[in-house]
This record gives sequence, structure tokens and C-alpha cells, in this order.
Amino acid sequence: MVRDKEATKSKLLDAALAEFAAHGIAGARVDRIAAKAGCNKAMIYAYFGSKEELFDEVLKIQISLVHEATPLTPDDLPGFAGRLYDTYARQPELLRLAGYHRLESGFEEISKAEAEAHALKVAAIEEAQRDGRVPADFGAEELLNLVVHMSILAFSTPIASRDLVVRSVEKLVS
Amino acid sequence: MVRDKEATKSKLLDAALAEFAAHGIAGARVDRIAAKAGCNKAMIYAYFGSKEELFDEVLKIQISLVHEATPLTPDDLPGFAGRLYDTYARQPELLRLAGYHRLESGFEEISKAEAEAHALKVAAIEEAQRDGRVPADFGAEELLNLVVHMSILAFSTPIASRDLVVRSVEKLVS
DNA sequence: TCTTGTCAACTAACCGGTTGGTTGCCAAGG
DNA sequence: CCTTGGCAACCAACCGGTTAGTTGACAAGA
Repeated sequence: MVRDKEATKSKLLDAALAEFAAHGIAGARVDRIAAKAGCNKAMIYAYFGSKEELFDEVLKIQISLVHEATPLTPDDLPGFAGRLYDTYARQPELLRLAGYHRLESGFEEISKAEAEAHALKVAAIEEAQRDGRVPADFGAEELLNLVVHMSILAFSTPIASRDLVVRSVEKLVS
Repeated sequence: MVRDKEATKSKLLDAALAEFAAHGIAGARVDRIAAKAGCNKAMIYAYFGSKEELFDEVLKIQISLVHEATPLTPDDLPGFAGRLYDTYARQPELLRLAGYHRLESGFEEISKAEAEAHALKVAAIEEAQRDGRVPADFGAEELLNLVVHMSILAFSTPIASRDLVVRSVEKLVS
């Protein structure tokens, strides 16, 4: 047997991602996560403290992955929406995780890091609006939320497509 | 004690609405529903069959309430979006219920009645597009989904407002 | 030997669902 | 009008199985 703390944590996080995405927080089973990771349930409590803390860790990782994979391009918001769509399509667990988080935990309990990243993006859009590169008939924060939620829309209804997302944002910033 | 089947079912449905909206399907507790309704747990199984069937019944009722309260006005989609927003604001449990349903049950398990109502609305928008009363740069079904999800957006982020919903739809159909 | 990652076994609480029996309602018979 | 018997509505207690979380012993590496 190999004893590798980091490898065990990583396998636990992978298994937890699948379990939480499939069943949510209340529906997830700690035993299933341990079994899927090929290790014992006690490791979860040793490394992460509790089921909820494990969930938070998993969600945090997924969110930072999305942020890394999809930098904001204020001058090309339709393209940004399209790339966000691609990221979500490649990483389908995140939207389920985030959905469960929003429903099961309080509406807004965003981490400091996320609030900061959000503020940075709003500032970038504001600047683009000042320079006239982006129309100013929506506020910068409004616009960011609009674009983000537009790209999510495609995963909330069966008929929506990447093309629809891009075209909608094009119209919104026209 | 009053013995009234319909009254008991109604109290059970009310209690279940609150419980499911608060905790989802997996997180809801049958005992809590019975306690809140002031009757015995066995009644749930006598009248509704199971926890899941009770959830389905509650969701069905809420959806039909929304449909009744908010008829589609194809010639005034921004107004429709605003009125949909108002309905959701007045009936905050539905969006939580629908969210849990989408996550916990399969993506696709819409009822026949709902699919029918959807098709009717799509047809109404198509007609308005043929008459030139609504721009045709989006398909009718795309447009309906866009408008519906726009009105939901306002409840997914803290900063969105009714005004933003209406303005966004205005821009989309301009 | 001593530290530390690992796990089987355990527990106490909980959960969805069932059951056997009780109670209020109402209508038919007297 | 008053019994009374049948039945629908109701409930306390229970059941088998499951759950998150704990712990004491062991084994691997230093």
C-alpha cells in the first residue's frame, strides 16, 4: 500500500465532485464518496472535517478552475459568453454544484476571493464603457451578470445552444 | 377533531410546499411535513403514495398557479417578463421547487400539460412574428425561453431588479 | 522506537414507510 | 327520534435499514 496524503485527498476530492454533482449536499452519501475514492470514510473527517466542508472545498476548486479557464474580454462580451459556455460544457459538474449550493446554503455566501474577482471584472467593463468600446445602456455589473447568466441559460433548457447564447449577448450589447 | 379528507390533503400540501422549498427532495423530512400539517405521517402515504409523489403534486400545483397568474402577451414581451417577475416575487417557493426538481430529478421529465402550454405559447409568438409585431431574429421558442429565463435571472443574483429584467427583454426584442 | 496515515468496527441518531388498532361520521333499521 | 353498525379518516408505535461521525488498533516509514 502506498501512503500518500496528497494523493488520497485528491482522490477524495474527485469522488466528492462526482457524488455532490449527482446528488447535492443532502443527497450525497459519505460512504459512497469514500468507496469511490478507494479509501476509508474516516479520511474525509481527518482531511476535511465534515461533509459540508468537503463540499465547500470541492466547489471552491471548481469555481477557480472556471475563472482560470475563462478570462473576461470586455471588448468582446459575446465571445466571452461563448467561451464561458464552452467551459461549462467541458465541466458540467460546476453548474450542478453551484445550483445546489445556491439552493441548500444561503443565497449569497460568496467567498472573499470570488467577490474580489467579480469586482475586478466589473471594473474592467466600466473602463471599456468609459472608452466607448461597450455601450453604456446597462450598468457594468448588470452587464456582467447578464452575460454570465446568458451562458448558463443554455444548460437550463434543452433547446438552447451555444449560438443562441452568443447571438443574445450580441443583441444586448448592440 | 374534524375528519375532512380534502382539508387534510390541503394542509399536507401546504406543509410540504414549505418543507420542499426549504430543503429540497432529499433534504425534506416526512415527519416534519406531517408535524407542520398537524396530522400523522401515515396520511401522506395514504393520500400521496410517497415522498416523491407528494413533491410532484406540490410542484404541479405551483406551476399551474404561475401559468394562471401570468398569461402570455406576445405583443408585449417586456411587460410579460415584468409580470412573470412579479409572480415569482409573490410566490418565491416555486423557483426553489423548480430548481430542486431540475437538479434532483432528471433534466427532462416535464408533464404533458406543461409541454402543451409551452407549445401554445410558442405558437402565439410565431403568429405575432408572422404579423411583424415581434422581430424574427430569434426563433419563437428561443424567444420564449429567453424571456422566461430573463425573468428568473433576477432571483439568481442579488443585484438584479425588475427594471433590469424589463429593459433586457426590451433590448432583445428591439 | 516513535510518529503518522489507514481502516474495520462501532454507535447513536435518524429516516421512509408500514401496521394494527382507534375514532368520529352518517345512514339505515327500529 | 334514537340506536347501531359499517366505514373512511386517523394515529401511536414500530421496523428494517441507513446515516454522519468516532475510535482504537495496526502497520508503514523515519
